[in-house]
Amino acid sequence: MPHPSPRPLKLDFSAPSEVIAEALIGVTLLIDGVGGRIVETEAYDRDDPASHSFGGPTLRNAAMFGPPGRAYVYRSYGIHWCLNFVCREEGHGAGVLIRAIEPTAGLERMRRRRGLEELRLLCAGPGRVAQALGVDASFNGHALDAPPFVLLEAPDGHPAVVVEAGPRIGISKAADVPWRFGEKGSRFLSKPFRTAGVPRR
DNA sequence: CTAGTGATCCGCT
DNA sequence: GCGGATCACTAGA
Repeated sequence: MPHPSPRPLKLDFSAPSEVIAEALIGVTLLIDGVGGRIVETEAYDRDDPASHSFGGPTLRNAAMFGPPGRAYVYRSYGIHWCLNFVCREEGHGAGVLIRAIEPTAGLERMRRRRGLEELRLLCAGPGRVAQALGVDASFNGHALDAPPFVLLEAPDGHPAVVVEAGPRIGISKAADVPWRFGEKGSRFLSKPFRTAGVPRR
């Protein structure tokens, strides 16, 4: 076998969002064949003042309270789309924000969508990820184990991913909770982990 | 590299 | 009205 075949991701999305957020680092996310390795995530939970689900279900956050393993897509600052994976059991209101991806597949489509050549900045930030992968409101509530979504484990023999954790970015409440996770040393992060991040694996 | 700022829309006070 | 789970751009260290 000249080529290791892709391994579908086995991940129980009913786990706590901070567990899922950490486990997703190194996982490949493709939408219609476009995407790459997830290198940065953030966890949000129901009893978390920084979470959209904090105040209970509304029209906007309804997908967060839906079944786990689906997408929650929201509009940020009136301009960008952001992609989350819903966690915990239905009705709980937890999710993981996909903050950055190392581009590996469909580079030209991503460059066209972003109007940008530079690889490092194609998917370095939640708004950039959504734009590069073509995510918009029509993906809200979509199952992650069905087309056009594909989630893949790191291939066999791939070097173990070293994950670090730190405070989440761009929030004012619960800013000290270290629920931002990233691949140590990746140049595709939205921001470096400055306060010596805690090594995870 | 960091810090500051405008853009632009929707949900909530 | 106000303020965001942001980004692109500018200026300065």
